[in-house]
Parts: sequence; C-alpha cells; structure tokens
Amino acid sequence: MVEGHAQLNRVFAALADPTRRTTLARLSQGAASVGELAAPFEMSPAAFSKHLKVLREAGLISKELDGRRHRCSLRPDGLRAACEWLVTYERFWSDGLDGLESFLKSSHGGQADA
Amino acid sequence: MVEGHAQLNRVFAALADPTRRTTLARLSQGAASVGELAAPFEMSPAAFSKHLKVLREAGLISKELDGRRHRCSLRPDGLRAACEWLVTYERFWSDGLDGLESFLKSSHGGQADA
DNA sequence: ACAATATTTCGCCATCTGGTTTATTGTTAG
DNA sequence: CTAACAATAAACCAGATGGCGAAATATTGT
Repeated sequence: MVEGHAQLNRVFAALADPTRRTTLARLSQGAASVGELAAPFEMSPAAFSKHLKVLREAGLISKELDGRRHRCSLRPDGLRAACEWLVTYERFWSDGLDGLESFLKSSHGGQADA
Repeated sequence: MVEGHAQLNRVFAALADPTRRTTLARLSQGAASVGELAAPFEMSPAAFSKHLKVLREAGLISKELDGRRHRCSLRPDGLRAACEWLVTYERFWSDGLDGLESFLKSSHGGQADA
C-alpha cells in the first residue's frame, strides 16, 4: 500500500481502454507474442505497440525477448494496488462488499466479459 | 455484469485522476457540498466542477439540489462493475486473489491512502 | 429590489491520447 | 549476404482533457 498516486493513475488509465482490457483478458489465459495479441484488432501494429507500452509502464505486463518475438505475460502484482483501492472504498459506502465477497466465493472458475 | 465497454471505460477513466479519487475517498465518509469537496484543491471552482461531471457521468456520484447547495453523495453501485472486472482477472493470473481475500477479511475497518 | 453565495457553462489554450504512415532495429531464413 | 519478418520509434494529426477567467443561473439574506 506504499503506491503513490502516479502509479495508481497509470494503472487506472491503462484499464480505461477496451483494447487494453481485452489484451489483459487474453493474457490471463497465458503468455503470447505481440502479433498474437494484436490479431483481434484492426489497428496498425504500431498503434497496438503503443497500447502495450501503456500496459508495460503501468506495470501490468512484462516482455521477454525470445528471438524475434517478444513474449508478453502478465505481471502478477500489477492489479493489486488498484484492487485494494477499489475494494477499500467500496467497503465504505455500500453493502457492495458483501456482494463482492459472495461474488468471489460463488464464481470461482467462471469467465467474464472483457 | 451486463455493463458494456463504454461504462467500464468511463469508470476507470474517472478513477485515473487523483483529484477524483481523493474526492471519492472524501465522499466515502459522508455526503458533502461541492464547495466542501473542492476545498482541499487549489484549482478554480470551474475546473473542479468538471471533475464532478466526470464522476457523475461515470455513475460514481449523484447530486441532489438542496437550496443553493448541491449535495453530492456516492452511488453505491458505481464501482461494482470495475471491482468485478478487476477481481475476475486478478484471479486468473496470480495467487493474488488469495491475498485479496485475506486483505478483505483482515482489514475490515481500516483506512487507506487516497 | 439588491447584493452576496454556490455552482455551472462558455470560450480559450496547452497538453495528452489514439490513430496514421514511414523509418529503424534486430532476427531468422534462404 | 540479403530479403523478409517482428516489433518499436519518430513525426504527424484530429479529437479529448484539464486548466483558466469571465459570464450565466439559481438561491438566499437584507
């Protein structure tokens, strides 16, 4: 919980885009190359590369060079700060936390919309 | 979980700014007028009003006219979609969920950084 | 009615964002 | 060695964002 504002800014900003959320969702099923990740989208490779840069600078993914491919994978701790911020404040203003807790319990193993 | 991308975009974008996060944190302790919310910040009233508009359009707060004051309060369901998205995907790539669950249990009643 | 208060709206400007195309870097294949 | 491939960087553009000051819209107190 030592995270400064800047890091939280970057994480939430990174999540505020469907291309990036979809990419994270895809990565949650396993590592992939940039090309594989970019395939579902119609934008240019350069444009997609910028999205990856945003995710990387937010600490949400990492890249490992593997020949001429760049293998991307999720960074486990990336979402922690954001999760904790959200959950902490949701607790303060709603019965929502109870709902979230039961959501956590009930849907272990389910897949969600990106 | 019927939320479309657009709504999630707005919520995360709204959270990607310290002024707005701090304002939400303040509101989590109870309703307040616009002036009270704006006090901690050095920006103009006009600028702050825009921040409130972003929060309102993201569904995170509501305003009720009370004389010449506008009483702002949190909208309980505002963060639900974002929370669920985060928690769902965190589950997929980390042992982080276990950590989050214990965080939920252990810190009931604690205050966090804004 | 009038002046002060609370808040938003309206132009305006600087900066950020997300996309484009083109150029560049590194790597593998022929 | 050279050509093709994978990915990024650079330069550029349109549109959104975040700030300002000034004006507009209530509402209250005198």
